[in-house]
Amino acid sequence: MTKELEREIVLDDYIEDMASLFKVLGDTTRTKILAVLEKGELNVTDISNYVGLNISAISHQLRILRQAKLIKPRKVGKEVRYSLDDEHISQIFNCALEHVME
Amino acid sequence: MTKELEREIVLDDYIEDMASLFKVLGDTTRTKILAVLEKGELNVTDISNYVGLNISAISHQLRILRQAKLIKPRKVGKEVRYSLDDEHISQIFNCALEHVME
DNA sequence: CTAACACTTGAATAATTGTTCAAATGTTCA
DNA sequence: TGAACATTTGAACAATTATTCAAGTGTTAG
Repeated sequence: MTKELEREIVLDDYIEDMASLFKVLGDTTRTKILAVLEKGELNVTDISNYVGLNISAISHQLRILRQAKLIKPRKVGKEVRYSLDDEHISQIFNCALEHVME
Repeated sequence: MTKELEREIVLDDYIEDMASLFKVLGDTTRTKILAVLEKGELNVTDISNYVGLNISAISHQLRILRQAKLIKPRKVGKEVRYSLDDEHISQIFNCALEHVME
């Protein structure tokens, strides 16, 4: 079986999952969160300040990113610190950057 | 200026555009269209048959993909044939595949 | 214990979005 | 010219979604 045909079949099987992933990435608040977490681990209040949106809104979006396994939480005292949970995110961002920068 | 800092600044400037791109990719119908166009140029009726959605719905989605400069049309008689307009799409799909396949 | 802090949750609202249907445009060919 | 085909367009509808607000949980320190 050729590599192209193999990928084609795989692609068909995972199209729904891929669309779900892109859907999660397709929101300004969530991409901002991911971009700021690329620099390192941060707690919810700091993320809120960086992104410029109230803590509740951020927390809602963090849940979506958690469910998509794009970030992971770590409890430290009364804080919850988040960090990226996937090494592919930076890679996907790079591909997307190349497209939008033309 | 370090390469990391440079990318960081660029990333900040293009976050909204990146989110827009991901938003376009974040729909099953549109990812299916792109996946089938990866195999080669197709007219609207054929795309409609592959994706399994009526021609009107497909045409609406093709407009969105056109506006995002992800596909390009070519008139041939009374048909309009579409093909991918961006070499990065396959690359982005590969990154996303790696993530969803775990 | 209780006050203060950090975060999460649920309901409510407004806005956006994908699909369908019907009608319109444009092209070919008899 | 007119019928047949290919595609686009606009309005309408239901469904999804991001944000806000208010109330809740849990943890720390006085």
